[in-house]
Amino acid sequence: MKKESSAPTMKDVAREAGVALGTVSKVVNGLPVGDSYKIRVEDAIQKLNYQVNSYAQGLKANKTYTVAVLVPNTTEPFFAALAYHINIVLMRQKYRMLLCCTDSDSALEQEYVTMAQQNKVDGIIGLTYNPNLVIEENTPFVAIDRSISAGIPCVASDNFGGGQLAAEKLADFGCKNVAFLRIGSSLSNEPNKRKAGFENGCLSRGLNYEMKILDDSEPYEKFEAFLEEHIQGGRLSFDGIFCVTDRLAFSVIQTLRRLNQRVPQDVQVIGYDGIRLFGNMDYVCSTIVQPLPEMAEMCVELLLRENMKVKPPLICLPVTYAYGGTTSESEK
Amino acid sequence: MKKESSAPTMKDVAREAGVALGTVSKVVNGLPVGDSYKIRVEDAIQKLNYQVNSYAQGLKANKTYTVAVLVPNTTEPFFAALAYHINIVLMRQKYRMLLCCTDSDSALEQEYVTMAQQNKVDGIIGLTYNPNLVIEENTPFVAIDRSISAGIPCVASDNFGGGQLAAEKLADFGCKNVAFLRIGSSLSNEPNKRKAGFENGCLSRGLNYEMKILDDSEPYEKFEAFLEEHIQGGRLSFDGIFCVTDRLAFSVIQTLRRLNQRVPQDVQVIGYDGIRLFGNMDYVCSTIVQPLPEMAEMCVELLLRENMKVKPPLICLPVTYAYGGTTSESEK
DNA sequence: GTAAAATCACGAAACGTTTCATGATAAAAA
DNA sequence: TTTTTATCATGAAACGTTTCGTGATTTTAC
Repeated sequence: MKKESSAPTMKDVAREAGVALGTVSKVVNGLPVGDSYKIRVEDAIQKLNYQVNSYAQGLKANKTYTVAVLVPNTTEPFFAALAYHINIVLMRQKYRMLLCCTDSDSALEQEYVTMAQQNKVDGIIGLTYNPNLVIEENTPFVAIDRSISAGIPCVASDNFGGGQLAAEKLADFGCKNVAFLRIGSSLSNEPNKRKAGFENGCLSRGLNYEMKILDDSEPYEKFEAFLEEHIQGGRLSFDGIFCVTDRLAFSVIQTLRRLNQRVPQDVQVIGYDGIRLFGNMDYVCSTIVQPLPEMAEMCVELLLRENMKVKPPLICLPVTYAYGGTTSESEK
Repeated sequence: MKKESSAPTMKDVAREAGVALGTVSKVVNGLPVGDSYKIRVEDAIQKLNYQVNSYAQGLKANKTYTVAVLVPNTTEPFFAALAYHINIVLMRQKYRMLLCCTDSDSALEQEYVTMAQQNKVDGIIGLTYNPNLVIEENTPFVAIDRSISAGIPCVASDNFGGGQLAAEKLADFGCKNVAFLRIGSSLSNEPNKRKAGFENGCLSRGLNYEMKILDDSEPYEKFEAFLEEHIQGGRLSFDGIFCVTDRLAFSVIQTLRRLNQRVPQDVQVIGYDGIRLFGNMDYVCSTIVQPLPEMAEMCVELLLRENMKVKPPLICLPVTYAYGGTTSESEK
């Protein structure tokens, strides 16, 4: 009895073409094979509509053709967009993405890393929060926005340059007194450099600036108080604010409007990330745009190219500024 | 020489425990095994930190433990949220999600379906647009929001009920003259029922209503003209608008404000989907919320439970109304 | 025309599981 | 105690690939 409805295998192709199993394998993998054989095999593949079983391949090669992507969640647009672009790059290379939403849970993050060490995935691309994540020497891991440890390459946008660019843009648009706003724990994350870059930009452009960094144990209330403190006679003492993310910028803009400050007439706001409404409409706010497609490409490249002699510890990719309605574009 | 750094296999466990291969397999799969054996095997598994290789399992069982999820993209928040919830349910059941972004491309959609038939995945959950998608009889497929063909179950929110609820809410909030707005091709999609439900609700509540359905060949411009046409002496002739999606509602609200109509004072707007800003902040607009966690659960259940005697052709899950700032909540 | 060298298809073995026929051991029956 | 039956661990075979030693065939050299 012939096989029922299950997919054709190499053996079926070999029988159909009248060649040996190994010959089919070579044709499938593009290894040199005599022309007459090659044609017969290709015809048989066409006829049977054969596709290789990558799980069997993986079993043999001790590979899974799967890469785990660790993000806190995929409901926040930035993480969703990141995962989206990584998925595209991986699929183009015949890899699968195992999407792991860690909910910023340190234990879960470690669990997924352990899983990778069990060879259930070929590598990990991770945007993680666990400060003591243990990653064994031989585990292929590429970090996003985090310097985890020596030997683990990190891909990030040019956070310092982005901060600087924000300051320059605010200066270009006529601001004199600006503020930097951030909420979040003070890990040694790459995005922290946005602050240093902004500071640098302010100094070189002669802007008065103030830095406000709030602990994330008491989020999204304190910054309102901070803004209120700086209102004298109905006027905010800042005419420009740089927020560490678009998400924060969005909240800040809402708060400013509640405090009767007009954006961008009274105060201009720049965020960071490049989030668009509904994924493809306008930018949520004027923003420093992260080059997500390029970052995704770079992560996968670093992870899968083993012939890379030495993995650079940090790769910064260039950012751009985009108008999103919360700045006055009259460059002087 | 012992094996180097590769993961321990069942054979290693068997050797460590001093039992046969098949015994380990039984323990791993929870089949009956003598107590003394069971303990020894479990200890060995602990000691070696063994995890089964599901790719080898899959090869043997001709299963992949992978489900393909077909969505147009994951940058739009609704699709992102859908994929997020499906991923969670699948991972809980030890399945992997293969995320396929079809870009609404009919050919790509068909390609992924073919792939599933090649046994590269165990089933498909698809939100597809190809009207003549060919799905073979024995391919496990669950559609979302689309009735594809007999034998293919469809999971959807209660679109009719949701439309009705929108009309009732607008009536509750004091509207008299309302409109339904939709842009999109007129496939026999489930979401089309939102219109019928809305109409039904309007009739039962005695609302004057108008339906406007625009072709998506000329999107997002015509509806502006439609709104302008209905402004006489600076006042819009509608005091309530139901939009088929939050995305459209958002555009409509922007346009209304541009036309100097105050939302919700002059005109109230209700959308559909339940999109939140940045995934977890406020709702984008007052909206009919789709029960995504329940829908995801139901999709996976329908797809993977083979002992289900007869698959229901359509499963509607209940929706709820949520306030999002674009309605006047003064229920009379 | 013969011998040596080069070419390349062949097919068995192995990857880590599951399954099942086999046979050893223990329990029940006589 | 001996025979029959029931129990259950054992380990070989198979899943669909890749790899590599073998040997048949062709090419080159003499």
